[in-house]
Amino acid sequence: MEYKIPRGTFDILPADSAKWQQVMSAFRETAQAFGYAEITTPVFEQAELFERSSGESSDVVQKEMYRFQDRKGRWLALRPEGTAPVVRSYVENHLEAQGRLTKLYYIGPMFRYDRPQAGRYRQFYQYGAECIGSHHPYYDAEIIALQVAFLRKLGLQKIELEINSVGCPNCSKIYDEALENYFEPHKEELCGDCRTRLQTKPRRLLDCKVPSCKAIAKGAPVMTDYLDSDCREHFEQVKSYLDKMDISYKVNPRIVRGLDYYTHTAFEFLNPALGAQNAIGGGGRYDGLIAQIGGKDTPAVGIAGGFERLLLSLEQEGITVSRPYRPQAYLVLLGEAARESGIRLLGQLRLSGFSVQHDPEKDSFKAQLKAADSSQARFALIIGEDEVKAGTVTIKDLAAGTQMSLPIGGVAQFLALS
RNA sequence: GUGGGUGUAGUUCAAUUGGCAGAGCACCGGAUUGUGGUUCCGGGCGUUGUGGGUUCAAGUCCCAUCUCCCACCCCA
Repeated sequence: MEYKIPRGTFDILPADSAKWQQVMSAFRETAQAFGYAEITTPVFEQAELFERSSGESSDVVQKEMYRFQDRKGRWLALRPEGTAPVVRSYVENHLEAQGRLTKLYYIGPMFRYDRPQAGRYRQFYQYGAECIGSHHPYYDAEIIALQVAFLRKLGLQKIELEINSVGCPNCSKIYDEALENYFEPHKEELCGDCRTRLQTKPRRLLDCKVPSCKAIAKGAPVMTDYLDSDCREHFEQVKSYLDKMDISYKVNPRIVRGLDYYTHTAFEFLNPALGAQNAIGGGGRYDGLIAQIGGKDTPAVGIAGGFERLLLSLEQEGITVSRPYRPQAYLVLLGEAARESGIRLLGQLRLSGFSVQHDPEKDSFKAQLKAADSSQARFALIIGEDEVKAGTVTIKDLAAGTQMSLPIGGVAQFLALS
């Protein structure tokens, strides 16, 4: 084979397309029900947009971003995530002028140079929703509720929600200092990764899987103990709204988001049955991002999720989301005279929106009926010499085996009514 | 980026100590020329992922490389 698909990418083949479209439209419907409008941004942006917003030191920027120069030497990057582009567009197009609150959703491919694994690809498809313009804790809960509604619409049962608050930059700073003070004396016992983390992002030490680090991290200070009264109150309000919405959750003070821009609420949707790549979706509040990108200081909260893992979960729970495609009719033509009126009829029916199949390379009656059968069509439309003379079409119900004759002009109406 | 596994027909899988690359399913055609599904018959030279090496002989052994899978890592 001469050409191969690039590593970590995949084709969505015809057999799977219906499934993907079904899940995507389920998300669109849910987002629209919550008052979100669709936005589509380019798959590449100025590299700096991501470097600034996600954080220079984040793994996404450091080792996973597809970064390249175009022919004029501009540094561009395939988007590794969806929030920064949406915010860029929000600022650039002055969407704030549309009203106090802007609710946007998106669907599209994202790119990360990662080692491929089940549920992890280099081009993967994400959906997301961003609620820009309010600090109110209701919206933190609403964005979570949007994801919950989407999962329920698909019929997924086994997905768990964990939430946390990482506070405002102020609490965050004090907490990071507390962590550093706690880990510093244990420095020699930590793994190499964690020693560098201690300098750059002490919070990442909390979810290190190395047993010795784990043991030390066990006694580490807990984020939620370091929230100031405003941050604590905001978190309490979010939880209370979730309770009002009948959404169950677990508070997990160790949730750490990979991107730098998160403040206050952070959350993750997990499917424990999925293996290593078990995060179905995640998000949180990012009150500082819009100002950082050059807009007015505007609070916002958002969520993103991955379709691949969603589809894996659906499969695992035995949920089928799409019906296979079936044409309404298969056109069987016998002889040259039939071909003329038959091809004309085929065109008319398709123009009217009926799905009709035909294969001019099969000429025996038997072969054509066989093809009609395996096409799963409901009816065979048969035109032979007799029908041409009479100006009729013989319509055979392939499941029942019954057939009837109709004038050629009445076929469209027949299909419309059946 | 690290470690482990894997790769044979469209697909799911066989192939003895190195000894002629096979089967089910799918697909195509046919069984007196205008009636399908069932049945029967016929149809397979495929760079055994790729490139080297060992050997009289390699799907099988060795080296390299790629893919996918699993874990680390990272995340959605």
